[in-house]
Amino acid sequence: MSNDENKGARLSRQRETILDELRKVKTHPTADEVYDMVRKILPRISLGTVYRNLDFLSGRGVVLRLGGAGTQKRFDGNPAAHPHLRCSVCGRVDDLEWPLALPELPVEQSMGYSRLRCDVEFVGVCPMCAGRDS
Amino acid sequence: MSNDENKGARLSRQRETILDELRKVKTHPTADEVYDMVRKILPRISLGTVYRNLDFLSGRGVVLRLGGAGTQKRFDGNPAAHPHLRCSVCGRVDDLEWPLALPELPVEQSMGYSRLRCDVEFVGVCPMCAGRDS
DNA sequence: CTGCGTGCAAATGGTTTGCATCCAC
DNA sequence: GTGGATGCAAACCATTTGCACGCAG
Repeated sequence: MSNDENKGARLSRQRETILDELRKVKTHPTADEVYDMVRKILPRISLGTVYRNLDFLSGRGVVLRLGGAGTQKRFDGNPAAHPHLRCSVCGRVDDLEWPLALPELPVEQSMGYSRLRCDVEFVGVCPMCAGRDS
Repeated sequence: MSNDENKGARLSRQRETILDELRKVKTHPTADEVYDMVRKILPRISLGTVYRNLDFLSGRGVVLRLGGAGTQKRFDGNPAAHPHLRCSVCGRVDDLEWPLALPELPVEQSMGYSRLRCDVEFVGVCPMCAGRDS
């Protein structure tokens, strides 16, 4: 949070709190879940600010923005690429607690794409949701 | 398109055309791109119908709905799980033309999740976009 | 005939943005 | 003091949905 890339960037209380709270949890909250978490500390923060900061932070690689199958994006305080487990019923996302090596792509097979990173997501039904039906 | 799961499902001209067109292209169009493609054949089709049918088809596993990093979902006429390449600049999605084996997850490591499938997406900058800047 | 599918348009829901004010530096 | 950051609310855009009619089986 304090290298060359950050010229002109200020550390507001909002930005700091958002990052703190995001790093504190092991879940992968959506923007409005982050909003709820942070609002307990800064009640006057706005949802727009949360979005702006999550955008700022993920843009700098400080946090991870998870695309994936769901409708809302989710955020991860751990910026290192790692595989996730997503529940297709309730939408929750867990970290995979198993050191699965991310697939490596030889340059010759990258079809001209550059600066590649790899997203791996396992989609299924979480234990809680499996208990309720099927 | 004609097994037990399809009880009560009708094959309207719209549904048939959407599936045909989607299978015809190697791109991975968004819903409104599909709409444009199909509209050339059925000018009176509505965007809502396109969404409803893409939903129907992906729900039955006939086509693939790609979540991933972008804001819009994309659709793939090939329903088999396979890795994709996504351009983070223009959003296009290509098939990886290289037989990369999808990561296998031992049941003991699935953290209680069931019916798992694996999505792999490489995100980077496509040749066209790389030519324009950076 | 029956009821699934469609066209149309309005509604929804997540995310972004314009603007005046605020505050970190 | 100055420009980046915020709060608020309106705007945006992808997607979904209610309803009356149409057509596949």
